[in-house]
Amino acid sequence: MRSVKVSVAREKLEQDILAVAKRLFAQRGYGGVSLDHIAKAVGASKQNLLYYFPSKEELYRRVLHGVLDVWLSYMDALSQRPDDPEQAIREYIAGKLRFSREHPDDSRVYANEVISGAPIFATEIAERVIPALQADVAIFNRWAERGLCRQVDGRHLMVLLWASTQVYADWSSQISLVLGKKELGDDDFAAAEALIVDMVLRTVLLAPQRPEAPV
Amino acid sequence: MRSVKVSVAREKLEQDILAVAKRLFAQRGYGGVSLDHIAKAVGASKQNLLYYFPSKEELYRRVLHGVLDVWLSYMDALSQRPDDPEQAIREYIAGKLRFSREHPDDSRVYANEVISGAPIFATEIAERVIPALQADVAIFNRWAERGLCRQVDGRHLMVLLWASTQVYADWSSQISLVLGKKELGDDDFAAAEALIVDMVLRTVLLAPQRPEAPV
DNA sequence: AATTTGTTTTACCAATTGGTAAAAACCCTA
DNA sequence: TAGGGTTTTTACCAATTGGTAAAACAAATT
Repeated sequence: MRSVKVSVAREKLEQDILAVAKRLFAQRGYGGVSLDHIAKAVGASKQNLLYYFPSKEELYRRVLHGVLDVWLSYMDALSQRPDDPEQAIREYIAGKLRFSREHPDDSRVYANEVISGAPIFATEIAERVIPALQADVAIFNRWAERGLCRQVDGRHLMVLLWASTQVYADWSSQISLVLGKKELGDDDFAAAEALIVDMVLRTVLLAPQRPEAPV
Repeated sequence: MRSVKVSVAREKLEQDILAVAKRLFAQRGYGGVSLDHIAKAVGASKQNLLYYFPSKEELYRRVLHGVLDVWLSYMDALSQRPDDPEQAIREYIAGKLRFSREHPDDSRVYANEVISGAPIFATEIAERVIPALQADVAIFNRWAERGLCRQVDGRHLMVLLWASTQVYADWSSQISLVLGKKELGDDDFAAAEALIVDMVLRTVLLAPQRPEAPV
């Protein structure tokens, strides 16, 4: 009872800090945010913040860690349908686009880190992302072996899948401009999903496909 | 003669500063770089730097401006071949990948700015990028009207083309990890190009295409 | 009520930030 | 070689940076 109640309050503030820090890091990058910014946005003092997190870098690391958890949780669609490439791909793309829609800041924090050459998170990426990804590539290869899909370079295909789905989070400001809207809506994500799914299935599935489905 | 020689020296240092600043902004974002960093990297004093550029933001703006020039210069491939969608698309993708290969820092600076919501460059993007892009979309529409290609959502297709080509600059650190290499080589860019071209042509061109070309 | 534990605040700190003002050095032409 | 413009250096500045130490406060246990 004791430690529970205390840690609930502590947990609350800790989570608040992490959430606010994530938002700010997403917007302005690691170097563009000061502890004071975060503290003020969260309604606490900088020193209080340093009570919960020993340093700025450690706070950033914690944010990144959470981001990676979310990111990976949207990446397991392929393995869920080991016998149905088409459905697996559909769900994978839908899931990744949902990630962009529901967690744009997570996507941006991750993108910022990667663009910077992953100075802080290279190890964790190598240990957690790369294996997950290689598992996905292996699934493609198995499908190809079993004659369920065409032989494709799974690695570059995965890169394309990331790129074309996460762009709807990371580049949303510019895509909005292109589409002439204030911000992206359900219809835009639906249109993106339709196009990406169509393209990938055309490329990956064996020949005789719905011959002239509208894009 | 007089003012020429002077301005040559001036031009030289000015260009050096811009080049170094671009590299650093690409790596660590606007907020992650100080004037002192840039000055030291360029071998001058901060005050000297401020003699050439009145403020940090102005320097950044100049860097961005140059980046946008380069970016746009790789974007006109579609209009060069108004009657041949296939060739136009091939050249567009090849050009954008060449941009990623030859100007990764430009790509990263641009990506950083867009991810941040383009706080400084929104106007310039709206005035220069969006029109260029809409011109490309219009080209797709015209092709479709003339029966030269299928009806596609040109806007989302362009987004996909940016995303899948620029990712090879912005995300090169992670893609290298995926491919198990120190850095990306010609073969990787060739493989990427083959996949993207194949996917897009399958989607965009009218039905009877090389039925089972290897990816 | 006293004490222990956990949390927040106050008071600092040295280093770095973007930027200014003016002096000094440099370079070309008269 | 003197003078005038251009470039660089020196000397500052107030504000902000990430971080420490300790005091004050609050909460729970004894």
